[in-house]
Amino acid sequence: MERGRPRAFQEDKALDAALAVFWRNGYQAASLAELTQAMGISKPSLYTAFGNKEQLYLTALARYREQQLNKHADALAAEPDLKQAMRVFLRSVASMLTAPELPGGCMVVNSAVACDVSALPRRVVAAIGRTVDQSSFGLLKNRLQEELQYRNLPEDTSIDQLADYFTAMMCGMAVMSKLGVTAERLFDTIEQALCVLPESGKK
Amino acid sequence: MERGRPRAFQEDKALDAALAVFWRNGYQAASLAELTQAMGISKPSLYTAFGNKEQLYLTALARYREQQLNKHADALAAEPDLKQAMRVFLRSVASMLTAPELPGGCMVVNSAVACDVSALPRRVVAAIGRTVDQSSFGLLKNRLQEELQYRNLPEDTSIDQLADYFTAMMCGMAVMSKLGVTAERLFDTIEQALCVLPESGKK
DNA sequence: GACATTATGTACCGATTGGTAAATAAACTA
DNA sequence: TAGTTTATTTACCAATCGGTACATAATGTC
Repeated sequence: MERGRPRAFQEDKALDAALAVFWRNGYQAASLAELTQAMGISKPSLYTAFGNKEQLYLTALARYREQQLNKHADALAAEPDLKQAMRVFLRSVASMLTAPELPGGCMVVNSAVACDVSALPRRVVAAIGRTVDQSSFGLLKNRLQEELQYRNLPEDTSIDQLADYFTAMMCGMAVMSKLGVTAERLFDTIEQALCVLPESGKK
Repeated sequence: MERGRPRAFQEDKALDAALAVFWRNGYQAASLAELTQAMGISKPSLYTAFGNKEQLYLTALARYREQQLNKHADALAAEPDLKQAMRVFLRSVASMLTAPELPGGCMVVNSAVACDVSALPRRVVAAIGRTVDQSSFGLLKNRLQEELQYRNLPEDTSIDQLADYFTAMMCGMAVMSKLGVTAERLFDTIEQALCVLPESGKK
């Protein structure tokens, strides 16, 4: 089947290592030296297997979405009650942000804020925007829209406004976690944030 | 008075230019080449006048605090009603974050999230932490404490929790502004955030 | 065995990083 | 005028940046 000399490393293991570096440092500050060292491969191996730094980042971001962000989306979808769903969702995020075995904060936020957007490759900027919309703003908007239709939210509720609010909350927690705030404090912050939602007992 | 050859540039003008570069790019991504070009001076001039990159950053951060963050603090202090005070404070911040003539976002957030904290000079990390505490968390905590003493907040209100909540809100807006969210949307987000506070009519 | 194909290690590329040595220029004081 | 002090210009430093040329090694096919 496979022609030529086989890979001496496992691609997904190496990708996980690259993901950790990008997650911790963002796009720019992640150097090829740090990447290759973490991945345990040489630069030529990296380029034959993953293209270049930009493509490696995009691949790592996709993996981040699959194995991290989707987890939170699943938690949201699994809970029928809106307020409780938002609670599990935000707690899932907060736990990731502060998990000691993870690089810290949110990979998307870390990358987006790191530097002038004009200093990042166009595709990287586009992928970051798409991820925010897909895994936070758009995701919440869909759920809130459903709840509105089922009359679980006041009629005059602005869905966009509420989705913006919770997206901002998540971004804020991502920054706070980078500043050393603990999971417990983030959990308290979440309870405060949930005050804007009506109580579970309908309407 | 002044001994030796006089400066051929205005220090505060150059510092403002440096501030803009650090504000837009954070600490690491701001290169000496971009800094010197924006400041209109040569590298040796920069070093004789400001020390090195680290000291220049610390000086620029102090200026950022003086001419930007203190403005918001003044707006907060000038308003007697808590909810209205928080409103003008957050709006003042949101306006800065999205002002087209400014570099975009918050200098502190941009720097803090940019990369692994261990990649930044110790003093830079310390100064960032101090600024957050002084211009957001600590500032809000003091005001909220006062309001609690004057019985303008429920007795069982957790001041720390509320200060964390609004600090997270601000950090979140800083990220959102970097993602291209407009001032109007941030203003709507602020109104949502203010829901956690009791109405002006006492207690 | 020879050949085509793919991966790896070594060694390198030009460009950029933060920072500086040395010479010169402009002000003051003596 | 001479000497001191500080600023500027030019040129440079070692280290690192992202990326690659080239030779070699390991596989499958013929």
